[in-house]
Amino acid sequence: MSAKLHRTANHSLSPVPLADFKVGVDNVIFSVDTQQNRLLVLVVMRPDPPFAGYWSLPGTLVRQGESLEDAAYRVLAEKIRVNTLYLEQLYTFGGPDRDPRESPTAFDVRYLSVSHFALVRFEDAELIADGVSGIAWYPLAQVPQLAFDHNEILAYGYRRLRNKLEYSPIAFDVLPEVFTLGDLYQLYVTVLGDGFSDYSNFRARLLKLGFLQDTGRKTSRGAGRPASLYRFDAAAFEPCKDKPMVFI
Amino acid sequence: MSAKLHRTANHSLSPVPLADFKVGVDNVIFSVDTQQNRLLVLVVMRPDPPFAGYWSLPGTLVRQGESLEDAAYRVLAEKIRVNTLYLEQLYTFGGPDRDPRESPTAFDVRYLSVSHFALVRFEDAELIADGVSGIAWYPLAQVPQLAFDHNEILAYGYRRLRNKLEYSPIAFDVLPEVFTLGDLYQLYVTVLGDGFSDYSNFRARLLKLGFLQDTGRKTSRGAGRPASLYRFDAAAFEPCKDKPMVFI
DNA sequence: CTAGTTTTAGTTGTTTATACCATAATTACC
DNA sequence: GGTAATTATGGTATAAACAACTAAAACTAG
Repeated sequence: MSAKLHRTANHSLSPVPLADFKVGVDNVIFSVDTQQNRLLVLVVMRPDPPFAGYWSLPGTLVRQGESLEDAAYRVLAEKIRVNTLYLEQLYTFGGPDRDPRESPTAFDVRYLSVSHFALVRFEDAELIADGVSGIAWYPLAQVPQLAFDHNEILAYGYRRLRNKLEYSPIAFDVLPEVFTLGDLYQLYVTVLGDGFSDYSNFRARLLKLGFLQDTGRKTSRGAGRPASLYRFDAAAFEPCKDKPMVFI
Repeated sequence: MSAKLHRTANHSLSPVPLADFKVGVDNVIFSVDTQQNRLLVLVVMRPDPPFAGYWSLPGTLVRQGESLEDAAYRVLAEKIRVNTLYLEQLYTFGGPDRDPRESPTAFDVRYLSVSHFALVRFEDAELIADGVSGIAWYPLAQVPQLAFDHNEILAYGYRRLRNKLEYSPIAFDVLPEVFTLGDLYQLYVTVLGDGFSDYSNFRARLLKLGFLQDTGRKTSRGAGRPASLYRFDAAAFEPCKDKPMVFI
C-alpha cells in the first residue's frame, strides 16, 4: 500500500476500512488475606449476554472525558469500598475476535480491553453488593473459567503482581501504616509461595536495605515475643528502587 | 451511579455518554549502530495537521480485522525493510486530551495510542523514503520535540529497552546469526552506557550462563587476536530466563 | 514454674560480583 | 623481519552477598 493512501486513512473518504472501537477497562484486582493465607481475585457475575452467567473481571466502558485510569478507578470504586490500594495499567487486549459481539463478516465494532492491575488491602475492602449481579473474592487457584479472554488477562496480572512484589514497594500500599516484619513476610509468602528466603534471611535483607524505620513500639498479640513495629520510609527507599526485595 | 444504569451503558439508549474511539498504534523503533556507538530512534515527519512539520513516532490507525500487533508490524513494514527484529506492546496512552483533534467541549472523538516497542538490526534496516514525508534515524539524545505525547512514549520505550536488555535475550534478535562476544558487549555498551561490568567480567558471566555455544570458527577483521564466533542457544537459555544478563 | 511460641540475632560455608592483571594471537608499521 | 599496537582470552584476589542453620530473648498458656 502506498504512503499516500495511508496518510488519507484518517479522513472520512478513506479507501482503507478502519475499525471502530469500543474501549473498556478490565481490572485484575488482587487482595491478600493473610489470616487464611490466601491470594484472592475479585470477580463479578455477568447478568447479560454475552457470557451471561459467567464470572468475569470487573470492567466498564470508557466514558466521554474520562481517562483510562479514571475508568479503572471508577469500576473499582463501584465494586468495593477501599481507600488503600495500588493500581497500574497492565496490557491492552484488542484482537479482532476476542468478543463474540464482533461478527467476523461485518466488521462493525471492535472491543478493546485496556486491562489494569490493582492490589487492595483486604481488611479494608468492603464488597458492594448491588443485588443484581454477584460479586466475590476467589482464591487464585480456584478461579473458574471466566468470560471473554479474562483468564488470560488474569494470568498476565498474576505475573505482574509477582514481579512488582519482587522489585517494588507495593506491599506497603496495602499494609497498615505500621506493621511487623512478620506481617510483611506473611504477605510475601501468601503471594509468592515459599520458594524464597526463609524468615530469618528475609528479615536480614529488608533491614539492611534500610527503608524500614523502627517506630520503637511493639505489638503484643497472641503468644510469642512482641514484635517491633516498622514504618515504610519512601524517601529512604529511593536508592533501593532497582534492587530486588526478595529473591524468588 | 446505580449498577442498573451501568449495565445499560453499552446499549444505544444509554444515559451515560460513552467515548467513541479511534485506535492507533505508535511504534518506538530502536536500532543500534555499533559502528558509531549510537542508539537510534526512528522518526517520521508529519506532513498534515495536527502537528504538521513535526517529527513523530511512526504510527497508523488500526484497520478492520487487524490485530493491534498486526497494525504495529504493518506500520513498521511501511517505513523500513527489515527482517530481523523484536517487537512487543508497550503501553496504552489514552487520556481525553492527548490529541488536539479532540475538542474539549464536543466529545465526538477520542484518540487512543497503543504504543509498541521494537528493536531492529541496523545493518539490515533500509528506510523507505516515500517522497512525501521525511523519515530519519535520530540519536536518542538528539531527538527533538515530537508531535502529541510522543516524547513521553519514547521515554517509556527507552526504559523498556534497558530493562529488556538486562533480562531478556533480545540482543540476539538483532545480532547476526553468529557473533563475537565483542559484538555483544558493544551493543550493550551503546544502549546502557558503561555503567556496568567491564568486558572481561561481561565475558565471564555470559559464558558461565551457558547459552552461548562456541561455533569453533574465528573472525579476523581488523587488528587484534581473532575472536571466537558464538551462536545463541534458545533452549539453553530457558533456565536463565529470570537471571539478569548484566548488572546495571 | 515449665512448655510452647514467636521474634531477634547471630554464625558459617559457599557462591558471586568486581577490580585488576598476564598472556595469546593477530595486524600495522618501520 | 622485528617491534609496537591491538584485541581476545583466561585467569587471580578481595569483598560482598546468599543460604542454611543455630541459639538466645521475650513473651503467653496452663
